[in-house]
Amino acid sequence: MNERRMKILELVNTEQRLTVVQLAAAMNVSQVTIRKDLDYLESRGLLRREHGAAVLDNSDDIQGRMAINYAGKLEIARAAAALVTGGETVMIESGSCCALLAEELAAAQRGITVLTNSVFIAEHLRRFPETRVILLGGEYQNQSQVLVGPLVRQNAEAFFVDKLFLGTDGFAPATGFSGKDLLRTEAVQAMARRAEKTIILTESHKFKRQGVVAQFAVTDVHTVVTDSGIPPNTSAQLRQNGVNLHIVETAIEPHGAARKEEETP
Amino acid sequence: MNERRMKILELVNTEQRLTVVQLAAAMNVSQVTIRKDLDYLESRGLLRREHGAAVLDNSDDIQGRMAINYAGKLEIARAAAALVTGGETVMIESGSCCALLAEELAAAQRGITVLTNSVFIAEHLRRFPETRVILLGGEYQNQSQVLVGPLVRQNAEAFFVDKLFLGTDGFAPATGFSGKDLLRTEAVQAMARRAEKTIILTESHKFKRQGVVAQFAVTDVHTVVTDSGIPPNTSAQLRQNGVNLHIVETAIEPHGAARKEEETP
DNA sequence: GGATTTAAGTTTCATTCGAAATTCAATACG
DNA sequence: CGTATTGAATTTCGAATGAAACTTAAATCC
Repeated sequence: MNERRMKILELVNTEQRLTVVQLAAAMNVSQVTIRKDLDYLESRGLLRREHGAAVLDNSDDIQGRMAINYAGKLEIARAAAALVTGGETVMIESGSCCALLAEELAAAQRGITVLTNSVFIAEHLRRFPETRVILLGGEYQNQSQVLVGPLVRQNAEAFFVDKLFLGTDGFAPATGFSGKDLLRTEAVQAMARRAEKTIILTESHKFKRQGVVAQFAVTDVHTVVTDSGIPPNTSAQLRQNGVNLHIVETAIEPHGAARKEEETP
Repeated sequence: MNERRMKILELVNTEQRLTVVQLAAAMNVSQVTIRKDLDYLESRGLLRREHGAAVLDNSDDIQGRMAINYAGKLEIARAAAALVTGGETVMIESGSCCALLAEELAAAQRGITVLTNSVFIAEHLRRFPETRVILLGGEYQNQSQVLVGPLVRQNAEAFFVDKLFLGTDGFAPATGFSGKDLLRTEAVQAMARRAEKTIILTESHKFKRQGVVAQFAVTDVHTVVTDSGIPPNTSAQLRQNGVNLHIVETAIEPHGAARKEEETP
């Protein structure tokens, strides 16, 4: 994934739809080159193609979310991947940053085993046969492609790992991290009980949101990986509570105004 | 899915690759019509498109297998679907007939709940939000998209249902039904212990094969749904052992000679 | 230092493509 | 009974496409 392709992705995400001619002009390359870029991006599920144009994959699931601020998410995922040693077994919950983390780990071929309740991640890692995946069973949540319910907890109890990676939907100084969906939140809490360290991967704008379900108190979290948009008082609070904070510098910080609201599915 | 589309599918499966021009000539319709048919079939994952042509999806997974003798499999799946009552909870294991059965049940919107260890089926049913899916967790088998191992057994024990639907890889009069893969076979046996009736869906040519793992004795099987190609002595044997035999008449029986070997993934 | 390979991008062209307007037949409606 | 209405298929046409041959630049090798 090169520079230009990232830029195309960002452009398509702001404009919803761009023709091959428009993109070729904007990037100063031939239409053939743009077409090849679009073919690649489509094969990765990051956008859809129409005859003569690229269209934002506007679906409400992880696949669609992954395309939004892809570059930023990738930075976060890479920073998190550096925390994992070869041969390790990790738990990963759903969320677009987490999906990219899983992909990074699998692509690096370091003999990782992934425990997850995300069907999306399991399918996403299918093209990396070297990486073992164990799916924690449960009731299938159609839209988020995540498994929830008592089975997840029961399955998680068969394991104990060092690290759980997860996303979040919001944060408030008083209450800590929060989620949007009760069942998903319960599932990830059950997973956290079977992991030594709870590691949150999230874009910084989530620190300005709040979900409706209490997820984790600050003191329950071992590490947070986010981008430089995190409010200074929040980062101070996290550090004071002993949270390891990894802040990645994102090249282009997305300017949330005109863009579609983004939330972890 | 109309007549012509079925026929196109069969043709592409025997020829590997056919151009839009060839298909239009063969079907006596315009190229535009063929293109629309191909768009539809591609959207269902039953073939791939190239510029100006349709190509057999030659992958070794369920998606690829489903295209082979689609019409025959659909007949079997529909006959099996008739055995299920509204609101029922059923177990379904993997296999291409079973995937079609799951789809039939979900499309009929009868408030079915599906328990399965097949990630493919779970994803396949995603577009039917009305159908509940519970995935039995376990280790993810990359190619077959099935979950196996001790977790599957443990998860299955949380349930008890009336019917388990599954495929098979072979049959021999002396030993009964057989599978190709030990782990998958163990998983389906564990599921069978939690179901009142074991129902096998299989194309008849499997009765002329044999797998390497003992799967089920004839007396363990409650019902078999297959097509009219089943050898007469086999059907007699099954009936003598109290197996309910449903035989569907397939319009065109595939002539296995020049075709790619087909096996349940 | 020069030759060779590799990768990324471009130009060109015959072919295929999607969109829209049109035909035709079956079904529904008042 | 006549008239909408719908759905499937067709015709037409300018635009988009993939394939192949070509250019350029960087990396590799002897």
